[in-house]
Amino acid sequence: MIDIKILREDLEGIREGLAKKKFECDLDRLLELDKQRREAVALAEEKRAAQKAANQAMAKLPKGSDEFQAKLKEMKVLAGEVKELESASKEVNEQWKSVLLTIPNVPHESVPVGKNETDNQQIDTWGDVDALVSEHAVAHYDIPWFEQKIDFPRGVKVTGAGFPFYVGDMARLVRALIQFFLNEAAAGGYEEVLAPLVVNEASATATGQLPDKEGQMYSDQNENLYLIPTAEVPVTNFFRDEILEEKELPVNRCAYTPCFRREAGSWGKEVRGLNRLHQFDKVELVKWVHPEKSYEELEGLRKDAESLLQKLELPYRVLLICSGDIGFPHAKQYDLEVWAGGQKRWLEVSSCSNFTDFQARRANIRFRPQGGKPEVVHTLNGSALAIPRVLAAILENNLQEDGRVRVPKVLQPLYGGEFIG
RNA sequence: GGAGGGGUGGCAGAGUGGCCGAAUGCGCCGGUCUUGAAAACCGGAGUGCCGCAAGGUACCGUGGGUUCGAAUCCCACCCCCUCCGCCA
Repeated sequence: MIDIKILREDLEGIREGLAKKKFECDLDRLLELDKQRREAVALAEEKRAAQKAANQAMAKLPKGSDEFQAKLKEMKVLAGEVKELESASKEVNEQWKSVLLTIPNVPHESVPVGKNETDNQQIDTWGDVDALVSEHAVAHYDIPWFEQKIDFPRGVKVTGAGFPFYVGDMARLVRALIQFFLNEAAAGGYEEVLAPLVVNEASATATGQLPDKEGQMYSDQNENLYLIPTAEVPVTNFFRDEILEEKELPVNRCAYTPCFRREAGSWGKEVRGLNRLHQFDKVELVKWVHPEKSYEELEGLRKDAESLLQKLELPYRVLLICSGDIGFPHAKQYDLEVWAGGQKRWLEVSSCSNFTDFQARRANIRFRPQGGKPEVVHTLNGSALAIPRVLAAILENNLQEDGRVRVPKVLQPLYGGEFIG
């Protein structure tokens, strides 16, 4: 959530920043509630202080004395007033908090203003797309043996659409990708964690999935738990309600997890094959950093993700996401899109973002500056990488005339072979 | 799942209705002493909210309730431990 103190001081600045995003939010109502809240708190605390003082005087009177009895009558009235003022203060505080949770993060000044994804800026490319043009290139889902190795019909039978089985050497290739990504992350200084795949409401609220995006997550209504849409949720929440030492920062971690997304209402032709699934595997990088370093760290994070595509020899482009396409909790976001030569499309395989203090404030993750008061940290995360679309690109870009697919060199030792198909 | 026990400050651990934001010990920070260190002694130290400040207020697992007054009594929930059952 945003810093209410900054909002009080610079309403128009925040309003301007948020206007660039596509989310609806009512700053005037928030500010009005903030004012009401402060008044209500002051009133309740004043009355409460009077009650406490009177109570202390009363404790010294002999119980059952006339004086005590008279005082008691007075105190009952005061107690009623305190109760009333406190419940009023509590109520307005809850309203204030719930509105505050609907205010998105303010985009960084370097984020281009735009309406939607067509306004995203391509800031870099790597690799030669034209070199991959060949007549026999096909979409991965049109490779003749595709369904033998990535079995969608069986997935439909067992679960539903978007939950394929990976079979045989394809399962092994997926495992090789996971292993490769984790090895690279570890070499880059990210400590590996194996995280819960199910989280509670507080965790989902802290990272910004709730209260607004229930449609994205599978949930267990009985237990009030959610299947994670990304490792970002459990991993970021690792330090929820904790205070880190300044010298510990930055903390860098990586996690492999399956990810579960309902993708309600977004099923269509663009999403055949591996392009969009309800369950997919991903390695995620997460950083907790000093506020002054977060934009610098974002560049490093992006480079770490990019290096994976380079090592896999997959051409990609880097997009700086515009204000209209950027997510609710994000201050700045880069997407990496890999070239899929069969579909002749760019596929998003990574999103690297700086959330500044937005998630950390919701999650109450702080650090203690040298001898000072705790301050909110900044959090970042980036996919490194989402596996099905990387796999799609490998299948399409590396398809040979003989119908087999060449496995990228760096994966061969982990995969245990040179070809698949 | 059944039966019992328990959740108090960084940790350990007192506290069963007002004198408790909370004893004591350990650990931590600063100082005295010392050539230096240890020991000893002295002092300090939680987090949030309201307030320009002085200060006020909240927080003893969480949320309700009883009471003039709750860490302390009542209810619900969460979590941990022990035993039994079941299971990888």
